[in-house]
Amino acid sequence: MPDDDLTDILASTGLAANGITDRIRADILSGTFGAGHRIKIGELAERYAVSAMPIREALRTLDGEGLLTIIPNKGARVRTVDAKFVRNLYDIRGALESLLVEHACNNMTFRARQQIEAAQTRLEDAVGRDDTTDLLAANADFHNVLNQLGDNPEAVRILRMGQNLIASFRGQFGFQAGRLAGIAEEHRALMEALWNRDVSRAIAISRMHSTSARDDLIASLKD
Amino acid sequence: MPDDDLTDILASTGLAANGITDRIRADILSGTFGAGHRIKIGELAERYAVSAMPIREALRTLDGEGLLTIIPNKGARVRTVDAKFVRNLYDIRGALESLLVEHACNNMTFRARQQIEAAQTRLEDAVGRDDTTDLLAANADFHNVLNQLGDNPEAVRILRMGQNLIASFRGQFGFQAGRLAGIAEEHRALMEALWNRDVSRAIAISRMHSTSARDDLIASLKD
DNA sequence: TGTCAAAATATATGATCAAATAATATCACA
DNA sequence: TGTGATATTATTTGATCATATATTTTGACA
Repeated sequence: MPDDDLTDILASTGLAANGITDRIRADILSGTFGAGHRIKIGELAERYAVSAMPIREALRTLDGEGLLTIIPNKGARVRTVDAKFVRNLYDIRGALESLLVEHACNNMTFRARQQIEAAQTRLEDAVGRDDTTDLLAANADFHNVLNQLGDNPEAVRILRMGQNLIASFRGQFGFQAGRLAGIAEEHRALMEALWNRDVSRAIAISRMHSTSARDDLIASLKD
Repeated sequence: MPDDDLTDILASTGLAANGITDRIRADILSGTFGAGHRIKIGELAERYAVSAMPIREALRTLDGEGLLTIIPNKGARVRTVDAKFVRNLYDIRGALESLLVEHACNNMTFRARQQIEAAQTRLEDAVGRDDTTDLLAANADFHNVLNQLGDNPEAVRILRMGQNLIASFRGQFGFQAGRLAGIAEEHRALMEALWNRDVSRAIAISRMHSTSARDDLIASLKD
């Protein structure tokens, strides 16, 4: 059953999620452990009422995501999570997504077009109802189709790592007023470029889309 | 002592190396464990004569590098390592490096320029002597200066992960005839664009540089 | 003989303990 | 009182065992 495979893969990247990893990530992002804070396995084990082993694994995952730095024989320290950090993540995301969009534009299929249009319909519906949850789901679908079409699973994997962080941020800070409609609009423009196979325009819009998202989150961050 | 910090950080990213991680990576890349091969912790523990614990950690690191996929409660499988995989890695690298070059071009300093020129001198000297080892070192210095100037440590971290793999490949396959001189030439062109603060040209050359490296390695791979 | 269920086996994951390493405190000596 | 060496403590890392989960095998029944 392909759905199970997908679930497995998501789990392995930490997207579907190991409970402990998510809780530590949330605690870091909420500021419970401030910047540079020394993380002790023992402490966390007690805090979350599990043994040291799952904590170790979780720390390694978060090290992979860049949220903390593990120094051998010394332990882990929380990385500074600020506007600069968010900006960096989004710049990476923009670079990789535009790479994928380039390939997607050249390899567009009828089926993919249908899926993208369906996702966009649901997205615009969610905008109308101001339903953030549905919007995020539809938005994820929209981009997932493009990412798959980008034909670079390694890039998708990296994107997903960053997505964990960004999603966590969004959960805390939400969107600026009017941003939801902006997302829908930018998607429309991107779709038009894709259907016309206008690669350079698609890339440009993709970058712009990413930049807008970045600036919106940074603005929310500062409130 | 800042040097120690650097060593620590490299170690944490797996660059300086946990011995076991490197050995498993090398064994995967050399084809000892073929594509899709099911990796069993017990087997590896016996093979490398260590307990299961270091193996677990190593597998998680390699999962982060994308060399294998850990599926919860099921184990790890080796990812298919072929020309397509290499191409994907280089495309990611190209996208991220051009991002960094863009910032580097705008934030170029006198000191950085000196360092880049020094690295290039050593690189060209190595080309003259056909000394691959020295060339790789000088090349690393050249790009490291640019990457640092790119002002996006998260992107640099991702680049380094991919670099582990690519370096391992290079160790096995080396370069095509004439490639060394090509590297020097491309660096020269990139430097010129940087000194002129010609951002779009610097980006274009950076991409081209990455593409050349990619095609060279893929060509070597097929021999 | 084929298919399903259940037992047996293999494997990964979690818990606990031991060893190695780093951080800290204590004490001797100038 | 300050400084350096030594001892003590804290913490990570590695090893071993227990448990949970997945895979395979076996056997019963159609």
